[in-house]
Amino acid sequence: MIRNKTTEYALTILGFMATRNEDMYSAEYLHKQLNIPRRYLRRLLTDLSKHGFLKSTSGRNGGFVFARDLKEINLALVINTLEGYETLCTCILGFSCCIVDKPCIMHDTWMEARSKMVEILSNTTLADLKGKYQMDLIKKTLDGINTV
Amino acid sequence: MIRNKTTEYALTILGFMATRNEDMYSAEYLHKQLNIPRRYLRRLLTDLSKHGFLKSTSGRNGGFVFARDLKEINLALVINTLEGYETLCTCILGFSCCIVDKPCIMHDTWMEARSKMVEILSNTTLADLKGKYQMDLIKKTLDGINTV
DNA sequence: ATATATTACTACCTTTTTGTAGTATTTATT
DNA sequence: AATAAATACTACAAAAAGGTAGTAATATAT
Repeated sequence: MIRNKTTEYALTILGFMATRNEDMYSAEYLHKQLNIPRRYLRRLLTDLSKHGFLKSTSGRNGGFVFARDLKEINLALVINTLEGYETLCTCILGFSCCIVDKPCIMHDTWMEARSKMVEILSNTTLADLKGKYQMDLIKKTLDGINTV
Repeated sequence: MIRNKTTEYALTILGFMATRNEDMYSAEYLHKQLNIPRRYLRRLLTDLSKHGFLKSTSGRNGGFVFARDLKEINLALVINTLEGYETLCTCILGFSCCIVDKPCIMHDTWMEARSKMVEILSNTTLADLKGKYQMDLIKKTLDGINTV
């Protein structure tokens, strides 16, 4: 479950983009904002485009925008796409043979924790993040008004 | 959270040992039972001894036994010991600056899933696994009696 | 004593992941 | 047309993780 830095990067990028309101995000801009290594970030952005999360436009003033509605991208999907389907549903003891029919001793216990996690990740879309972020902004602004 | 195969191996080994009743477990025996690469397994067993989970005896008839009571070893401890303390409590977006005071947009949501997981892992000791395993055995035996 | 079965140590090799470099391509601006 | 600011592609380099090999040390059995 999020074994890779790459997946973390992807969530960072998509989360960031989802919560701002730019028309277009260039790799250079994202690099400066997020501190992800320039070249690696570019490759990852291309990957995210190939996977259908983003849409790229080349040339001057080019960059990346979302290819789909934010509501359609949930966090579990991002993780699954980048790490392969299994990462979110592996046996905690690492037994490849641990399945419902033939569970390992940890199966039920671990399943409970895992399900909770997967549920939350599947139910959180980028649109939700955007909503949350904007609420936070409003709250901060109101606090500012009250205290000043 | 369980980023490494090594951690998986460790849980497999300790879980296996906890649920059987041998006096002593040699690396060779564990290798045959668990299919973990021979040489790597040995190194890991030595590591687990250094970390105070196991106690080793050299020489003929040597091997490994638990160094502490099974009740004192919970799964979160194993994971923390092998992967470093942070693995179980990292920000899902990978922000090192994401803390309670300055949470990322996913902080609360992710915290909820993570806490559930950590709770379960911390509350499950090797002794619990042993108990579960023996219950399973008894159940299977009874089933056998009933069906035969 | 010697042989055997075990762990311990150290160094190395392989694979995967992360990160970099160079060059080509695309497109808006001037 | 030239320039500049972008992405795309391919290959390579570095670091981390996973795995192997050789040899030394230890203790039991014969």
